[in-house]
Amino acid sequence: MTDYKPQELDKKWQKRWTDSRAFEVATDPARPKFYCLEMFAYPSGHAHVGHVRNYIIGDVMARTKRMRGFNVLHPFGWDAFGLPAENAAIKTGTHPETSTLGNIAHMKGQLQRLGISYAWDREIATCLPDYYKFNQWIFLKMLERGLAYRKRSTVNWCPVDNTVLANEQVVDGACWRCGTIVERRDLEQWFFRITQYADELLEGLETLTDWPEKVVVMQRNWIGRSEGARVTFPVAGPVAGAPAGIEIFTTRIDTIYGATFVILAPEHPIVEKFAAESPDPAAFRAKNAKFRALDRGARLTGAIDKEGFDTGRTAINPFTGKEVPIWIANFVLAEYGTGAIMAVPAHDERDFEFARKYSLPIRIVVISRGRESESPSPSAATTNYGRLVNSGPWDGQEAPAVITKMIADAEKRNIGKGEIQYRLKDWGISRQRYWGTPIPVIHCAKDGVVAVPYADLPVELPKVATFTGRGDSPLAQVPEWVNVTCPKCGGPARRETDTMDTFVDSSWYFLRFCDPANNVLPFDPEDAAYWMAVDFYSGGVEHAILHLLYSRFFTRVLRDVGLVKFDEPFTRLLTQGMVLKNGAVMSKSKGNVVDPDDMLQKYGADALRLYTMFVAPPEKEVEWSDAGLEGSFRFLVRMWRIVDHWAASVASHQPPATLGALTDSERALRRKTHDTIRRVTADIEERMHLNTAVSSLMELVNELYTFSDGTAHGQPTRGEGSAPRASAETSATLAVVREALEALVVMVSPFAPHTAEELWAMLGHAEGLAKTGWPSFDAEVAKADEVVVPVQINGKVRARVTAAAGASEDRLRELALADPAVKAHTEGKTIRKVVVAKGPLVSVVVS
RNA sequence: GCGGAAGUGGCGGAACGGCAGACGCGCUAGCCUCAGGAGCUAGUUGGAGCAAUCCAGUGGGGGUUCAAAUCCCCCCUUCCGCACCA
Repeated sequence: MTDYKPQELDKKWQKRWTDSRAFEVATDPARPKFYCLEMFAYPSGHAHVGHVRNYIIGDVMARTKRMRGFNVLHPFGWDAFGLPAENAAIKTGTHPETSTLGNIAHMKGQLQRLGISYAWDREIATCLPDYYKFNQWIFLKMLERGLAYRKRSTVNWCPVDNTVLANEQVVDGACWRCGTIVERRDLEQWFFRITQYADELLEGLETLTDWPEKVVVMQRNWIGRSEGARVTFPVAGPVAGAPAGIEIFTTRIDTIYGATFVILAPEHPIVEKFAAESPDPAAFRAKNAKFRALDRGARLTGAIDKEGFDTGRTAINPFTGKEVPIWIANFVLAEYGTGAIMAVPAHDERDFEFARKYSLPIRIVVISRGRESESPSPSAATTNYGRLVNSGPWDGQEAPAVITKMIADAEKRNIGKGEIQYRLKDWGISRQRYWGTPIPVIHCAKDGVVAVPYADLPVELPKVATFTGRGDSPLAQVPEWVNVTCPKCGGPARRETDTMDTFVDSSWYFLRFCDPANNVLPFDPEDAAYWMAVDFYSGGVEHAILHLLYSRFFTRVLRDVGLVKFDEPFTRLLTQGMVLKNGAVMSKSKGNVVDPDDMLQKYGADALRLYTMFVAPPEKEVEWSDAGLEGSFRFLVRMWRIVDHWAASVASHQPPATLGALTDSERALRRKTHDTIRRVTADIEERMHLNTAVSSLMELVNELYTFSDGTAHGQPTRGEGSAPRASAETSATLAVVREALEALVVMVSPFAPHTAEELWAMLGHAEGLAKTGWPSFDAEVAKADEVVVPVQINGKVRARVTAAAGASEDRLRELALADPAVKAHTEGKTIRKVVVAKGPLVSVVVS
């Protein structure tokens, strides 16, 4: 027998693939395309098996689709800007570019050693000027369209990373990257107006039928659209000498007759005016300051007690005309709605709790269906819609219908209007760091903010030699870079020293892959029209909101710019599960990282690939197991042996044109072969159940062993090698075996490409698998001659009868009732019903 | 609190109203071996039985159905996401 030496096969076939440019592709409108993409990688240094699992999932898809006749784009690249490299530079002095490019080289080697079939010609790295030039290009387009703008605002500041974070990047009040509790700072920042696309991004979610429901829900919640009304409560008496009003936002205008007080966020602008006019301004401010601090600090870490105080002022409820007190409370958010609410304690749990605590009036205005008895002091808020009471002219009407009418009434009386609020905020993209894309604008004393002309792109990062880690922008410390002349007036000016959030880089990289060398445009619209959208996209669920929402936003912006014609970039999304070791996510700090290279040395790339696909469905989390890996290795050896065992005989044998008289076992093997083709194809392409695809292939191998046992060839270990022995077998046998082996080798090749290529050659094929088609399923062959039909009696299987494959229902019923075991169970009882179900299966009801 | 997903042998997991536990790991026995941490064969949900076979069984409780791991209702547990969003 030929020895199975996977490490040698890995090298041999990887070299052939590279030399023959097997996975490079070109735009070809004559052929159907398939764009298969895995989320590109941050070049942290080493990929562990958790990362690698995702690349293998994509590779199985890409390799399968190639053999299924598609022109497959399967590229890879590097999300190469980012803080870790810069932080490392501060510590070690190594320039981020040096460490990043080094890491890329290492990780690329790792992926190549795994035999992932990437079109490496299209490799991109976002830290290279030829890529980030187009971050700047897109930024300028957005600036022109008013989608990029600058404003002073309170932002999330991470004191460890020394930079601003977008709302999406703050998790539980802490930095998503380093876990530090974020601070608030007022800074002049660049924003992308993603809120302009809020409704579109929300509606687009409906079309994402091949995305995990979970991700769609997360995005929907994040966008957080709520329909309601903005209503003005006039303040009783003048404020700072003039009449004033407090605007509140509510989704429940139907409860407005129950609004017995108004609450302001501590940050609300009118608060300071109230303070100034209060009897003791200093005490007022001190109280409020306490809430501001408490609000910020405590809200981040968890539940806080609702606290507040009376401003001493009152407002007029514009519907009841009554005066209501104005309070300030820590649970009202300045950044949502108008920063002020009408409090309806009877019908809002938070307001109820607050009213109870401070003995504020509670007024019931909604009666839920079926609860006609209204108690004067309710024990809890009732938040359901219902029939209005104590609501003047609106009494007896029901929400939600009455809400529309009340909004219309408010509009007519000019005291309010219908409004839609979003939780989604504009995306702050300024970062006070070095290792990112320079924002391509120039600040001129005369002309203000001036865009860098397109012709001057890219604005390259200056070579900074030392990294201090001080909190100001590192770029500001390079005067020869900062000081420029204004493109408009030629006078002295300064460059913008902030860089872009790295999520900008990843928001359009999938488009760049369509045309990665273009130096005029981010990509050619025709190439994008051919390749996009991404047909299959896989990556971690941690990007469910950030990257995936930003990419959907960018795609729409580029659509409006005229570069693409579609809305959604990713047709089908798979969120792959993480690989755990000892119950924990792999990480360097925990010391539980499994390096793929160690596994390759021991078992070769294919065993690792096969194992990670077999262990569980792709979207499930899995626990790493060395034993499991070994099991997959054993399967490869077992497959190797059975192919090797028959190869010489089968390869020299031309299959007859027709497969005439076959023995029962030969027919059974063909059936198994075709049934396996059907199952594996559906498992990979439709269901993405890669684990069961592998199981089916294992079953086919088991079947081949059993079949061999009944032939002159015998089983591999009992036979003595792979010398041709065609004389001992009928040509029908060889043809059937050949069909099975070839189907097996082709279908296993997405999982174990190196082994498969070698076996394919062993079977006598000069052309590699890249040029091979997927086996086709023959329903005729897969059809069984005979079927075993289970017979249920009162729901329990009591017998099995054998029937011809196409037997009629009547025949099946007859056979079932004639069976001795069935008779024994029905004896002395009355047969009430006999059901013949597809399957087939016979179900008998007796009593 | 709200939303989502899930709960099946010793373990990873199969089974998208029709034979529960495919496939693999582990374990047991046999064969083959100088040897076996290799390979091959057989067995492996629990209980009863020499056996054929029978009983129970998919987190718990109800329901729909000839038939439920699967569909519906209630409850429990776990994981994930959001979390005072007015």
